[in-house]
Amino acid sequence: MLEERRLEVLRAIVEDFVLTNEPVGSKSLAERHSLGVSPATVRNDMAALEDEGYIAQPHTSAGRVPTDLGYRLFVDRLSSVKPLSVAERRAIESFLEGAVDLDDVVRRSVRLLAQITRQVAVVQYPTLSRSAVRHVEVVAMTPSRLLVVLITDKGRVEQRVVEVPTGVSDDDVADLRRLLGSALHGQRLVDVPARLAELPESVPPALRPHVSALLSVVLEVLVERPEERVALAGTANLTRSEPGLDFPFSLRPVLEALEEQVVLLRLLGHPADADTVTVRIGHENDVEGLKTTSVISAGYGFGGMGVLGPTRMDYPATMAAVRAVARYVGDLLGTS
Amino acid sequence: MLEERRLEVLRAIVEDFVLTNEPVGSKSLAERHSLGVSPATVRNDMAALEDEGYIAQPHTSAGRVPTDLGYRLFVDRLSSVKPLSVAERRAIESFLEGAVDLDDVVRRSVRLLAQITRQVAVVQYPTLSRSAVRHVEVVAMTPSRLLVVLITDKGRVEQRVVEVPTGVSDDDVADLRRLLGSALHGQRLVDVPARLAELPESVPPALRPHVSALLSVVLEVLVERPEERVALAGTANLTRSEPGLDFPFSLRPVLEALEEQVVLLRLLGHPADADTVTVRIGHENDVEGLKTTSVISAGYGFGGMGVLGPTRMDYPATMAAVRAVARYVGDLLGTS
DNA sequence: GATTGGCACTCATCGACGCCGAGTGCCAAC
DNA sequence: GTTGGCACTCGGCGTCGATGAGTGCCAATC
Repeated sequence: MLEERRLEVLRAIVEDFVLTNEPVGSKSLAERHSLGVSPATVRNDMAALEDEGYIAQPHTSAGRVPTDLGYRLFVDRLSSVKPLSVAERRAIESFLEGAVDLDDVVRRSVRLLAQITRQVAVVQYPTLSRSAVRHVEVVAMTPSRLLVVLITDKGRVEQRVVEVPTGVSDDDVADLRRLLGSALHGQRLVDVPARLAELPESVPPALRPHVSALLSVVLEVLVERPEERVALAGTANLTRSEPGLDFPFSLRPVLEALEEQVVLLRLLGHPADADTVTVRIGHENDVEGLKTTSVISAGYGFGGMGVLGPTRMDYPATMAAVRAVARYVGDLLGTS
Repeated sequence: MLEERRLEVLRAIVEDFVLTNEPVGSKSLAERHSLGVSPATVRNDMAALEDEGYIAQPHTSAGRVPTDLGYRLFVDRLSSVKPLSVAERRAIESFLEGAVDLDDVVRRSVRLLAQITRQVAVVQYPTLSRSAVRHVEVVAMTPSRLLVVLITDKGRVEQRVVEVPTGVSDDDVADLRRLLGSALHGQRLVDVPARLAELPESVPPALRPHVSALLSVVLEVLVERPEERVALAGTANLTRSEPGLDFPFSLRPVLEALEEQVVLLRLLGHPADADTVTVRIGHENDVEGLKTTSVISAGYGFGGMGVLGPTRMDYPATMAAVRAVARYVGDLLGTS
């Protein structure tokens, strides 16, 4: 009885605070939510919750505010992911179905996510590792510079210029193309390094130096430095001023963090599958400068996506949105 | 004598205001700059300058602040572009020379520009129109979906998926590839539409539908919707707090404007050559939401780049930086 | 033991008031 | 055309007190 109502009080505090952005007091709380007890009782519960670290007061004689720990408990035990409204679902579909392109899907997704959550959205471009090689192209830019282009079955294109030690003729290029093509075509990218390792032996000696130069680049592009990219949208939402301004206190570090691709990738983590929505709240975030923000992310099968906002956010709704978009994009790319 | 000193006063006002971010008064002005006249005289000049619209006072009994018009006069007649220091010049070189990639050059340029100007930087990815086709690739993803890849001599790669009405065999694909390749190879992109127009007639009837589908896509990609992209960096600089905070007044609209690729492209205009540095001050900017910002831009031969900041910025230094980076990047890409 | 009403206390917010000083405009004198 | 003098304006800042939401504690009640 006691334990149960305390949690109920916590939930009420979180909900009210998210709604109003003002410290919530015992009296208004007892009124707005039908807890069936008096403000005094609520005060006792609040004192206990504060002792346990779930809530805090900005200063004496102010209402309570959830701590990171409080939000954590809230998302873990007190909330369920809200299903999206039909309208929202339809919006997602219509927004994404016009995409012409892999990049376009990503760009539309970020914007969509930023728009429906009204937060900053981050979407990772599909990683290569799960796709298969559809085609390899080698083009001579100059006699000593070759452009290697890899096309994957998802339609992603990766390119890189390679300097080769000595000049190559057009025939050499054709040979190289055929060689790489037959070795790699249809291979899943994770398997590519193995295939490449056994390649040089079967190569005419004249081409060996070129092949090994190309190989090292291909390996670098695909494996060692899989230049992951992310798309970002909705930074203007950081300034959303609402009832009380959100976090004008320290926009600076947040913007700075968002400029770093590496940081963004770290934010998304390496999310396994879709359907697993990860929530990282405030200090749980190990990125300096984002200690006052929460990140909600999910995988879509070929990468991650998520949103970032103040710790004070509508977790159930945001989680629902992220999950829905991730699923939808995952399906879109999975069946293409 | 009269006219001349008035301009000198304006220059002093602009310089002081940019430095301190505080309205500048007659007394401190007469002290800090050796104008050789008394504060009272300066006041007379200021009254005249105010009548002419070059300066304004935020409220009675405050110092004067340059208006957009004042800055305009300053840039046009009162300032000369500061040469960069050797250290800065070296920084530019060392920062850019490690670039491995066309995209990498662009990404490094934006960051560099944002860093040395301490403003928001925008760099347009090189446009296609001046480059020539190095290679055309057609790959069948499924029997009814073809991926068209265009590689330009600058190493830029553009791709697009095309739905074709009926299935195509591998042989068809090879034919298409050869056909497009021979028609387009070496052509400058501006000339491509003309070449494509005369293509269908020389094509075996069986392939006609496919060819025309491909053509419409190629045209779209290259000409009608030359999907221009831009890179952005330094948004955190908008929050630079300095002596007095810069423009916390309305970060919102600025961030919103920066989210729109289209707006960014419009900002850069279609700058002719490098060396022409364009300055657009405050209301001269026709983008709503950026009426309180200035944009300094220059072309680098394959697109534009520039920085955006509060109207109160160090114009000579910023112009120098933009010009220097634009030149350097232009050279880099021009000779590659 | 949990709940409740009562009560004294704290403290941030807000408006009023007044002082200070930077800056101005004007004018008469040089 | 320039200068010094002078009265005036007005934003910024600190003080003060009233207000009120919210708290913690305690004794009474269920």
